Amino acid sequence: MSLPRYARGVTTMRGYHHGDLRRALLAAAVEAIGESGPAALSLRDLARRAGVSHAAPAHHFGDKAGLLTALAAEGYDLLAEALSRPGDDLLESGVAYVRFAVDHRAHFEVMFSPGLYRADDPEVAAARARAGAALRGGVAALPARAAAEPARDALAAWSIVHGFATLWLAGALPPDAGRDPEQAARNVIRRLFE
Amino acid sequence: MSLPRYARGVTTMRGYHHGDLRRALLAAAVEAIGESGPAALSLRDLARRAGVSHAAPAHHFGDKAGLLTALAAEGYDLLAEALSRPGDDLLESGVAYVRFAVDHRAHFEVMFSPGLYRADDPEVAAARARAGAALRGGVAALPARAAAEPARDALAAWSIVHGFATLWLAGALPPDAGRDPEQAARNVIRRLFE
DNA sequence: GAGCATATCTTGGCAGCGACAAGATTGCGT
DNA sequence: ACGCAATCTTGTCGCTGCCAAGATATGCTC
Repeated sequence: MSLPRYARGVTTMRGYHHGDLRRALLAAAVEAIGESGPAALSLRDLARRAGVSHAAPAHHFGDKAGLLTALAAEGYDLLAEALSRPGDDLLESGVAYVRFAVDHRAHFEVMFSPGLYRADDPEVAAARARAGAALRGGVAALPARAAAEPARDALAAWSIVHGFATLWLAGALPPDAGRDPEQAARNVIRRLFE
Repeated sequence: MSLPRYARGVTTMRGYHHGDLRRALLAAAVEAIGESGPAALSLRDLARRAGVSHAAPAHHFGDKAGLLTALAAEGYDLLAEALSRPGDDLLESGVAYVRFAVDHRAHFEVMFSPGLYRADDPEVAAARARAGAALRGGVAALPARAAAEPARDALAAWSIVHGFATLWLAGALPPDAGRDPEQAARNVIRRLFE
């Protein structure tokens, strides 16, 4: 009796009798969104990718919005981790934000499309709060001259990195923005310190 | 014989025998996206709203992506108009950008979701170029001290207003950002000039 | 270690959707 | 007045999300 297809190399968070279908479906969703965007996502396609029947996903996530809710929560946790790593340097925190958006495009697109999932879900709210704390942690170490209005400065910093990331992902930037998003982002963010 | 429902008060661009279904469908799309977001858009629902059969939209737009392509082109034209009005004041151009996003949420969401439509469509490209020119026109009038690197400054300005607008529309901003997007945006954009 | 409750997954079905094909209707130009 | 082309309708197919009901495996209890 061979292992089911979706159990290959999966680290089971909670060991279920067939592996961890929940995790396999989330991974398949990231893959599918990376190929065709969140709008084209299909639960039946995810089931096929995971090698299970078309109704299996419903048991883990309820419905499509439930799956995307779990993906958004996972995304906010990944973002919190990515933002807490560079520490107190606001420039590097901003670059980390853009890098997160590029490296985890699927998560990022879902996270900021609240019409696709249940943004008021408790797990999402908790993970979002963690990411928000990490974001504010980076902004807290602003140069003194800009500390006059910290809430305003935090919003400006968030806006500029979020806007750059969004425009980059949308392919809206002109070619002269370059090919390396990190370099271009660093260049843009520096504008806040001059 | 009464006029068909969708012909009420429609200024016909090209007078077809039943009014201007094309325009009626685009208006219905704006309405539907405003209610449920672009992902939930359904051509059959638009047809019902316009009072025509389910296959009528296909003749004007080919497919769903065709309709959203037309909507994106219309959006870029509206944006170009909105950006050319405030003239040379970069602050007011930025506020106009945010106001456009809030007032034309449906257009804005589609425009920057290139997976939903054909971003390389000639009409879209032309309208996008017009909007880009209007955007650069606003940035050209930057205060002298910031004119060292105009391409970088333009990208920074675009990023900050686009990011603020996106975060506002996503409902991602904390409550202390206030209720009036224009006022909050003005406050944030001013950060670029200090 | 046998039975049972439960979580997990499958099968089957329904309504709505996008897209296509083919036919009906209307308006316009000549 | 006639014919043509643009416009719209009807019908159909495969796909999707969701629901209901049944099958299967797991782990717990004794």
